[in-house]
This record gives sequence, C-alpha cells and structure tokens, in this order.
Amino acid sequence: MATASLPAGCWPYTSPDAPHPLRHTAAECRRSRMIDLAHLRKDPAFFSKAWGDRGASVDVDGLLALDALVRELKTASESLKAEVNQASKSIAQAARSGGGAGAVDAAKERARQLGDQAKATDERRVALEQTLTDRLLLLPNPCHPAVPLGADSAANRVVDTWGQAPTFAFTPKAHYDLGPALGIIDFDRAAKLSGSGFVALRGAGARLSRALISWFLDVHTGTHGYVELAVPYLVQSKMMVGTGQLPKFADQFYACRDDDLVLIPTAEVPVTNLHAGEILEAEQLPVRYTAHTPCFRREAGAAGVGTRGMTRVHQFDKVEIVWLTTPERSDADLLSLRGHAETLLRQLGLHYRVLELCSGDTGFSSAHTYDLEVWSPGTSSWLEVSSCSTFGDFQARRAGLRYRAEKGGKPAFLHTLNGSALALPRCLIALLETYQLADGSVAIPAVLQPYLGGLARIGSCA
RNA sequence: GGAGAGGUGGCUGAGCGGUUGAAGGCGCUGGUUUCGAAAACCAGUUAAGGCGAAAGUCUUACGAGGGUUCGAAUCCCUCCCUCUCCGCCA
Repeated sequence: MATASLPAGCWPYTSPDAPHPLRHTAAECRRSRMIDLAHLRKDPAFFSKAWGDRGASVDVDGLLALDALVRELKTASESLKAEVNQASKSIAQAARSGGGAGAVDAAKERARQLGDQAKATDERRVALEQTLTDRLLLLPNPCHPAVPLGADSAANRVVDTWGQAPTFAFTPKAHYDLGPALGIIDFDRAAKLSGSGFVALRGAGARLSRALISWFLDVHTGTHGYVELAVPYLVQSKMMVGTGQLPKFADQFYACRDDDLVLIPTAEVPVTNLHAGEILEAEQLPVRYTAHTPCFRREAGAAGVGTRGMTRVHQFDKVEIVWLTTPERSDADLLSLRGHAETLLRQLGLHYRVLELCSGDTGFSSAHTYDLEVWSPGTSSWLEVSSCSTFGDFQARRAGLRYRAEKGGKPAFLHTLNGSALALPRCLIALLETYQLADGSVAIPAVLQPYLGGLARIGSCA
C-alpha cells in the first residue's frame, strides 16, 4: 500500500500500534474472501473478459500462478505438520509406557526439526497468500450479464422516464439562489464552520430535511416492510473492506487520527456489515433494513465540476435500503428495491429518469446498478438521487455473509443489494426548484405537509 | 481512565500440558416404539481450507495475535470485547 501520498488524517490512520485492516487475521483468512478463487481457476477467461469490460486490465495468469504456489506450499506444510503430530503422539506413548529416555529425546529432536521445516514453509505461504489477497481485493466485481457494455457514462441506458419537466411562467431559480433568499440554506456560514463543501439548513429548510427523512423511513417501514435501524456512524476500517470501499478508495473518506475508525460514506457500510461473519437461516431471508445516517465523503478530485450549491457536499443525510437475500431471487429483488426508491419520487411528484449503468460506469463492488436521476429545473440538469445495486456475492464474500439454504446444509454466500431511498440534498434541490412560485416562495407537496405541521408553503424566514 | 471477574460448539456448561474438535445437559436431525403424538430408547448433529472422480484423508480453529514446548482450550506476553465497582460525562 502506498500510504505516503494520502492526505493526513485519511485512512490508513497514523497510529503506529494499530492493526492494519488489510493484514487479515488467521480467522479472517480462513473465510473465503473476494472473488471465488475456485471459479477463477476453472474459468479464467470469464474473469479476464469481465474485468476487461470494466476497463481493468488484470494479470490473470499471474494470479493463477501465485495461487498455485500458495497451494503447493500449503500442501507441503500441512503434510509436515501431520508428521509432527504423529511424532508427538508417539512421544506421548513412549513416555507413558516408560520407554528409554534416550529414545524419547531422539524422537523429540526429530519432531523439532520437522516442526521447524513446517514453520518455515508456512511462513512463506502466509507471505505469498497475503500478496495474493492484497491483489484480489483490488479487483472489481464482474458485471451481471444484463449490464450493457460500454466504457463510460455515455453508454448508460435510459430505461424509464417518469413525469415531465415542470414549466414556469417565469425564469426558475436554482436552489443556491432560492435557498439563501428564503433564509433556509446557508452556504457561507457553513463554509465558515467547516470550509467549502458543507451546507447548513435553517428554519423550514432544516425542518423540510427532517420531514423527508421521517417520511422516507415511514414509507419503507410502513408500506414496504423494512426494519428500521439506527447504526454507528463510525466503523472499523475492515468493515469498509467488507463492502468494497477499501482498499481501493482510501482517499475518499474521513478517518480518525488515533483510532481505527472511519466516518461512514454511506449507511451501506454499517447496515450491510451488521450480520458480517454470521450464517443466517434461509427462512430469515430476505433481511431488509432501512436506516437514516449522515454520510461523509471527501470527494477528492471532484471539486469544481458541477458542484455549485449542495449537489456535492462532504456531509449529507441519506436514507438507505438494504437487502440480504438469496442468489435465486436477487435479480427480482433489485427491481423491487428500485421500485421502493421510485415510489418516493413519484409521491413527491418529481420528474425523474432511470439509468441502467454500463459496464464501464458500474461501481467497483456492484454487479448491476440502476441510477435514479431527478430533474433540476433551476439548472436544467439531472441529479443522481439514488443508486440501486445488486452486488451478487461480492460483498458477502468480503464480509463473510452466509446463509444455509436448507437445514443441515452447507453454508453459502448470500447476495446483497442496496439503494439510496433517497439522498437528501438533491431531493431538497429538486423540491425547491420544482415547486418554486413566482414570488420566490416554495409549495410543499401534500405528502410532506403532515410532517411540517401542516405547512403548505415556505415563504421567506429571514 | 482505575480496580476486579470473565470470554469454550446453536444454547448451557465441564476441562486448566498429551486419542479433548472438545464431557454432561438442552436444542436440532434421523430411526425404533405408537392409530397418531408425547415420553422413552438408539444414532447423528461446528466451520474453513488442501489433496482426491468419489469414498475419504490431512491441516487449521476453544475472543484475537504472538511466545514457551516434541505437544497448549490448558502455561507466558500483548491486544480486543463483555460484566461489576470507582471516576468522569450527555
């Protein structure tokens, strides 16, 4: 890992005594991680193509050679260990039956030598296996066969569009003009507190944000049947390995200086990892959770491009929905999950479209992603308010999420899915811009009014 | 943060240097019995990985990591977590 180039305070954090999140413990190595190595051995061409479709060039032969060497050393050290164990048993017997001290000492010496050999062999194996693991953890999830091929966002496919762009008898304003004028969004004072890329909400703006969070959660728990969670916003960095943010995207989130804790970039991290290392029973599935959390993102390298206002901020609120499900139904579940996110936009009366991301634009951990983009009348652009993905067994492997298909059966990796439903700032943007009136006030959609004490219109609250 | 007590299989709970991957109990699975059920009895019941077509076999795991030893659940060190008391605090 090249750590020198990372900004201070960023993962890996600076405490010298801390465990390195990528130095897996023996217990963690015992679990299968990352991609399915057995599958890679059997069908390297599949992976070559899959990674190629994503624009990643991978030395598959090198991986296979390394894997073969690791297994060779493993076999060797294990048979040496077996000999040591045999020898130890006969020493015990000899000692018990009062055999000659000389014979026992000779046997001990032989066992010691075998033990040293086994240890040396195994140390080599551990080092090579760690190298292999480090490389495998950087490889993206192969895309689902349904994903359209393409190099970048230009190849994404618009699969649905709902509603129509609102029309105005006046020139609609952007949220970064509307909000401050109404006294409900304060960029300047947020920058004073935390620098650029932060936003403060005030009065009806703050309450509108809270109303959206409450309403989203109520719809998911009440209508869609999710279980609500309230989870930690700081997690150990190995959880970020579980969901795939680490090791590759270490520069994209905030870390603590003295503790192995990072601020979550999305609720996906704590919620998906909630059952990490567990074996669930088939009848428990699908597990469906929803959670509201703030999300913290450094957005390194994103400054300046279409980031005016609060379309891209370092801290924002989001309601997330997460499924742990079976491989048989995960494809269908992705559509259900996407539907749950879409429902919210429809009930808010916001014009939006659905994108099916192409192979080159699909996120590192995802196998298949739909983005929901809401229309921003003030800037005449589409804003991503949700990303709905199935990860196949990719995260399940990394996080150790398994289930038992039938009683007494072998545990197998389950499938994980998640989606934003929805991300707050861009919903606020779309609401303010879509429902703005000629006098600069903003109407409130009917579904939200009960959450705002009956407020139907936000006027100036300067 | 300080002091003490602990962390063993799905659960409970023994073991405190050598057939202990782990007694006993509970639960679970299959069988016997029964018209059926309960009870009783018998048998089985952790996971990961290597080799193997399979049967099987070997390795590893008693919170985690390291050490002592021919051999560690058992002894030593470090760390983590839980509980109790004290301190502090929303």
